[in-house]
Amino acid sequence: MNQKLKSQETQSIILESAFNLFYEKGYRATSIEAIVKHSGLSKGAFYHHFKNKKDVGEQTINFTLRKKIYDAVINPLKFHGSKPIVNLLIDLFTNRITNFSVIENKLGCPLNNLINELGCSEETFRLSLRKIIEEWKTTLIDLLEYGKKNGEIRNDVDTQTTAIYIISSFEGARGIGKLYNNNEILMQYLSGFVTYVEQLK
Amino acid sequence: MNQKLKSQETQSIILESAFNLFYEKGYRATSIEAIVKHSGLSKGAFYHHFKNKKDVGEQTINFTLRKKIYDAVINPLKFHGSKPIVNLLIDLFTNRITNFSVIENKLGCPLNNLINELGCSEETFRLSLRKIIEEWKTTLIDLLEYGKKNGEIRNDVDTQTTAIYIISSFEGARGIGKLYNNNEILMQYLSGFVTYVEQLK
DNA sequence: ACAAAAACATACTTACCTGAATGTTTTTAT
DNA sequence: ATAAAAACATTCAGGTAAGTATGTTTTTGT
Repeated sequence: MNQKLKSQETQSIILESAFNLFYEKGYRATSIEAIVKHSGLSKGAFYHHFKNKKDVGEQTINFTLRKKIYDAVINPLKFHGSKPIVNLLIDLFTNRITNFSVIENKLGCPLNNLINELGCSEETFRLSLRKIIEEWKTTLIDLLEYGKKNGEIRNDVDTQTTAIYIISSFEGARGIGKLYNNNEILMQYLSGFVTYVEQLK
Repeated sequence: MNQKLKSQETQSIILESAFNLFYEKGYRATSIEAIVKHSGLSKGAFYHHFKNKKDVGEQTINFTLRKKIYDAVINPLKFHGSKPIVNLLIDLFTNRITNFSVIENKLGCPLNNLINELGCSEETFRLSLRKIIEEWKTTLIDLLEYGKKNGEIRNDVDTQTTAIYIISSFEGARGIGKLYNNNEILMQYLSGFVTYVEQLK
């Protein structure tokens, strides 16, 4: 097998393992030992491809996590068709909230988890995570501005504060939702969200 | 000095130290060693008053944290005077958001932090934290119901989903706010919050 | 075919943390 | 005053985790 390809493949395996373990247990509670075991590799392999734990943490955020957030809540808002944007928002959020597995309910949002665990300690983590939030925020603002020009959104709506309010409530709900064994909180959040965006029209 | 009083005093010192360290570093990243050093006590003293780390964690949540949340956002909504309740909410949240210190901005909300760190792992922590959220939620619902009866709140407002949406967005914002060195995000959140509760009227 | 380099594996060092064991001081009850 | 109990202190064992050292296997270029 091509060496470069194999190297990239191994790195991907490690990053995916690391992401899953960080998601399940948190960054600090995950040991390198656990990552290499989960990857089916050895410590030597790990330290060949990554400098240290912080390195794998950064790359997990900048690649694995970032891609997942893009796929889930950024790209669907970027390349939107002719659907009215309020409906687009409601459909996207409804789909996400109602399709979370029991485990995803319990574990919350990987982005929010890392923000809360690492947002106030490691500077590099903070900046990487902030970048993802900024990209999400910008996408939402663009969408809302588009809606205003299109006449779908009231003209007095402040797109910046609305974007932040949408993101905050979503991430907050996924945090609170962890405390429950069922999705009742997330459904209540969703209901509140729908009411909120409906009145942007 | 009275023995019982001294015992209680020592426990309070340990709980306060533990709370501050859990708030600054998180539960797992805080060692017993750090707690006893911060308290100016010894390990023996610690293990005389507490069974283990989990024990001090539970008591920190059930007493120290719970009291702080009550003082900050529950009691002010429980014993309200004649002030219109929408104004009461706006004033309370404005006061909290604008009065956070730089450190509080950076560290986020202690309740939200613990929820995100421990909400999906330890069962007893989960239930203790959930209880606080439930108490906050119930207080908000009572207030909103009172407002509906009083004619201050629209009759078609669902108080349950509104309460969850208020709590979620607040906690979410305090999480996202950690990523920034200033309070710009929190101010944007506040602006969004004011718009949101204004339209409950 | 073979030397060099990349990929991977194993064993070890160092550091830290929990919790227990054991010892000392202070308070209380009689 | 004194014995018992509570409060507090010190030390250590057992365990875990990060990162390193050193070795082996696989791939690549010539």
